[in-house]
Amino acid sequence: MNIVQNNVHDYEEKAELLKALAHPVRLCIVDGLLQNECNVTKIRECLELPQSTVSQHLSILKSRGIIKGRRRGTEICYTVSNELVRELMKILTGKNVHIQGPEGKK
Amino acid sequence: MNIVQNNVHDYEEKAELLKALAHPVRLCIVDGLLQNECNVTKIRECLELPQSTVSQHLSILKSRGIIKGRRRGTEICYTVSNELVRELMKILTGKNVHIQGPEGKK
DNA sequence: CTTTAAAATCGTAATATACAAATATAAAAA
DNA sequence: TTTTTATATTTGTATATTACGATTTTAAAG
Repeated sequence: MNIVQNNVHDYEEKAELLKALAHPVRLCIVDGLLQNECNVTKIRECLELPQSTVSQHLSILKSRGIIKGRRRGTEICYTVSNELVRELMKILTGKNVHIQGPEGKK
Repeated sequence: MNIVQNNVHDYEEKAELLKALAHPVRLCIVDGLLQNECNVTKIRECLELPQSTVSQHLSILKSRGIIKGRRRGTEICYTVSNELVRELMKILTGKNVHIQGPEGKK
């Protein structure tokens, strides 16, 4: 009876969130921002990518509500603003985790 | 303090995993399979998509090690085979993972 | 006002992805 | 064997994503 009866439509929003995270540069940025908020120039220097490329990745993350930036003079300082993403990253990167259900599968 | 000093390369594998999940149909399939293993025909009927389309999505999930199928006669029965993905889905869907859950969520 | 620094946006070529029809394969049934 | 059922793979094509230089915007400083 209850198979994959879920409505595909219900997953569109979540798929959008994952899609925004599903790029090595963006994952790296998010993981970095989880440890320290940071402006674009620093990110650019660390990743050794053109400014416009970094800015576009930030724009994608921002448009999905994953990060937000606040202006500080001429810089813009980014931080992770999404609690769900924080949790996902914890699981994904294995940092700070407590996984492993009661019945170990090993 | 330390910035985004992480190596982008380290995130490629994880990005691949997320990319495989980052599609509404595939999310729906994975979430469905977390509750019940299922063959392709059932999935196809539930999603009302052409067989080839479903098969291609399954193929992507399989190639990333997210699901695995075992043959049962002429059918192939799929299940979620990746513990990390189970954890991610728990966070993402807000469900506390339970086998069963009778037609509750209408 | 003009200049400078930081960041965003635009234009576009290269690449990747999604989809469905057609075709292929594998196992069971006849 | 031949046929049938279930699933996989191939193929063509439309659409989306990505990367990056060039340009533009924004805000502070002179």
